Amino acid sequence: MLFSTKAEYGVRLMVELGRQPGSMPISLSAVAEAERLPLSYLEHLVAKLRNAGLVTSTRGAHGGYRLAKPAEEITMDSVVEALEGQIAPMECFHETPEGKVLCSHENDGDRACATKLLWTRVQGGVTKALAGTTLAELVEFSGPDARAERVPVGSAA
Amino acid sequence: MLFSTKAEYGVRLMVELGRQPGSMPISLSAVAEAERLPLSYLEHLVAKLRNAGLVTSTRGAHGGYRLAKPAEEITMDSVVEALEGQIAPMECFHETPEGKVLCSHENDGDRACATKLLWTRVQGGVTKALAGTTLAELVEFSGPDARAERVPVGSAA
DNA sequence: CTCATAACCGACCGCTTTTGTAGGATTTAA
DNA sequence: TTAAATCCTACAAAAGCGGTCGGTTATGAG
Repeated sequence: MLFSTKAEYGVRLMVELGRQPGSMPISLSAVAEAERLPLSYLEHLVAKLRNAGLVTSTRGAHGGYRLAKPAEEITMDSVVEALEGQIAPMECFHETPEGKVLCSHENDGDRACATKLLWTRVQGGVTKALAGTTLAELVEFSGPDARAERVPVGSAA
Repeated sequence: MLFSTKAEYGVRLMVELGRQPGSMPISLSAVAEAERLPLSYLEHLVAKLRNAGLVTSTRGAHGGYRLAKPAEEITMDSVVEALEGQIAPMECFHETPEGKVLCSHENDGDRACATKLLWTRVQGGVTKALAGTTLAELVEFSGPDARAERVPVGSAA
């Protein structure tokens, strides 16, 4: 398996936040119930998303979480990376801040690193797929019917 | 990390076999020494490759392993799949024999599966990268110099 | 003020996978 | 007969995964 349920649950969480039309936060327990996921586990995941600056939280009663940016501006590579750690096909791969891919045993023997060509291509394929998908797309895909542009009940706006 | 060292070691093993110009088998210990990998672990990996029909073995003294097909006809998706198991981005994904992608909790709630769009794209990216790379490419990439088209020493052919 | 709600935090825990090691059995060329 | 190999199974340390639990802090409502 390429990814664990951390990515699965976390993306679902993000989609659930993206489905919310208003600007009021939703509690984790609401998300947990809607997606039938364990609340305590979601707490760990949402912490990663918050540290990555993808969601904001408000504490106390009627608190909860909101997207930190509009869903159109959130690409899934940042979401998955926040949840799973750096996306690399292999342990020896690390991406520099400038986006260059390095292999730790590059040329450590007498020959070129035999596998670098392959992993570079895989890396490119995954990155392209993730970075080319926005949260807004997933929100739209998840349920184009249930969310007309209506304001939440009792909204003063 | 997308893949474990099983894929890394196994691919290196395949490349090493592909580098061999003649048709005589090479022993695992030779591969282990050349790539500085633990022999006993390679035994497990090569067994998977053999079961998948990617390499053939000859037992006894002067035995060893050979590619079952020419390197040009071996695509890396079959190699990686033999080593790591089915390539799917998520636990809930399984590919049918006809190549169709299924998600096990497709529509189990009232809405469409929110993440299927994303994982399908990732799956496509990885598969394309792996299936679009042949072992021959990696062999060429690994050392275009050290293997001119010369027959092995003492070859009767 | 107090109480319920909800974010926040860290420790723990059983399970599976990973990354090997070890020991032996079998086959085969010399 | 012996040495070189594949082959096979069992074992084991370590890490990651999926999840639980208990407690602390912040905050709006009554």
